Amino acid sequence: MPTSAAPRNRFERRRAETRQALVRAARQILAETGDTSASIQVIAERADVGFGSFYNHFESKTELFDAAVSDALEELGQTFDEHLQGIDDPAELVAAGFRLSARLADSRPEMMQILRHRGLGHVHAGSGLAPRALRDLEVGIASGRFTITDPTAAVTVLGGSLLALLELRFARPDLDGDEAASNLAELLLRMLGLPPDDARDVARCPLPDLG
Amino acid sequence: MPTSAAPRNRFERRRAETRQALVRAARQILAETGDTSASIQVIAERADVGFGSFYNHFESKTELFDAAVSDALEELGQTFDEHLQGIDDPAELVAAGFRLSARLADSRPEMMQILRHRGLGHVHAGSGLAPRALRDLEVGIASGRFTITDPTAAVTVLGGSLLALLELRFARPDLDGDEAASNLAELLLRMLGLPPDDARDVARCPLPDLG
DNA sequence: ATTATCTATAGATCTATAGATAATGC
DNA sequence: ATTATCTATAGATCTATAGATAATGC
Repeated sequence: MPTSAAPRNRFERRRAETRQALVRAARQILAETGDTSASIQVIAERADVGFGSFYNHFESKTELFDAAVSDALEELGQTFDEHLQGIDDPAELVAAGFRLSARLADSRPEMMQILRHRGLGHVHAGSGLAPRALRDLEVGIASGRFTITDPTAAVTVLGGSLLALLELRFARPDLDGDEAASNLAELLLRMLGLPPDDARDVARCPLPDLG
Repeated sequence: MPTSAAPRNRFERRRAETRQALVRAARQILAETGDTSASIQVIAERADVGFGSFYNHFESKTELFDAAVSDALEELGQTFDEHLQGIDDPAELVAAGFRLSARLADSRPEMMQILRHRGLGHVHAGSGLAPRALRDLEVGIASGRFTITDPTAAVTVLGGSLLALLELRFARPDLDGDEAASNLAELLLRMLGLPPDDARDVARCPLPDLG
């Protein structure tokens, strides 16, 4: 659903806050355990909300957790937009996206753990990062920067690789995340058709401040 | 755990059968829904086994589902060995692995759905397909067929891409799986350093019979 | 005699709802 | 007056175990 209209009065605001508290609690649980077996009671307690309130907003746990995933992916998309605006070269965009993701795994682990656990089902989705990636790929193909012919296959590789990078980050936090992201980006840029030297440079060029 | 010794007598055989029935039921449930919320009672019924028997073999549902995942991945590894033996060129091995996986998604969906749902956690594991892929990559690097320097990054891309391919297969079964796998393999071989023409050919060469 | 399986069940936990309470709009 | 929140609870479901039954080994 598109961002609903801002709540007009205190009533609607209060209602929205309760809902948001439930979504936030669901996001935390999703990020921590990756599974959705927590009871509604536990979720409501975590949200500091009356147990029965749950049913004022959601019909089932599945509905809540789906909303929580959408919420996190929406936020991720906005974060990408904020940090990558102004980058025109699609090759730089791809590389910066991977490097940014690795850093977000540290700075915003809750958001990225949700992507890790639930992202696979959105690799080919019509919302979130997939359409962005597809657009960037098509721009790169049109300009000749990328020499591939099948953008769907490329989106599959990029999406799957992003998830696997997150898995590596979280499963082995001792490794250098920046370096892993750059190494990965270099490989992917070569795949997209950049000459090896270009791929190496673009994957390691200075990034705009990523907070 | 390594494959335990074959059961000696009827007692042990019977015990192993009960355990296997539970694992089989868990695999089915895992493949169907991807989640592990089914009750022990439902699992036991599905396995056609007395409810209390569960506790003769597993202490918790988690333990059972982990065993089910291991069981499926073990079987997948054996399937790979069977079908890819005799292929020496590491580039061919990579391509054949992806194409085989796409076909297995049709012919053995239960096994592959489990990989889809639970594979991410095994992309960098010390068992299953990851060590195989790493070995093939290192052979290819040593022989000069692959020009990459960081096999870990390559394993990340290959593993993630395989999962994303499965996701595509199961979410959009209308698409041509063989073609998708070949397109993906072609991209990945280019990434690994094969000249574009080679990559195209290797990704589409005849496969040994895949049953 | 030993061991696994099965049935029955106690106790805990969970879901969903009903009814009381509190907050706000008009 | 209206609407969301909260508390309390009925009924369902689930887990874990105890004790009876059945199958096998020696």
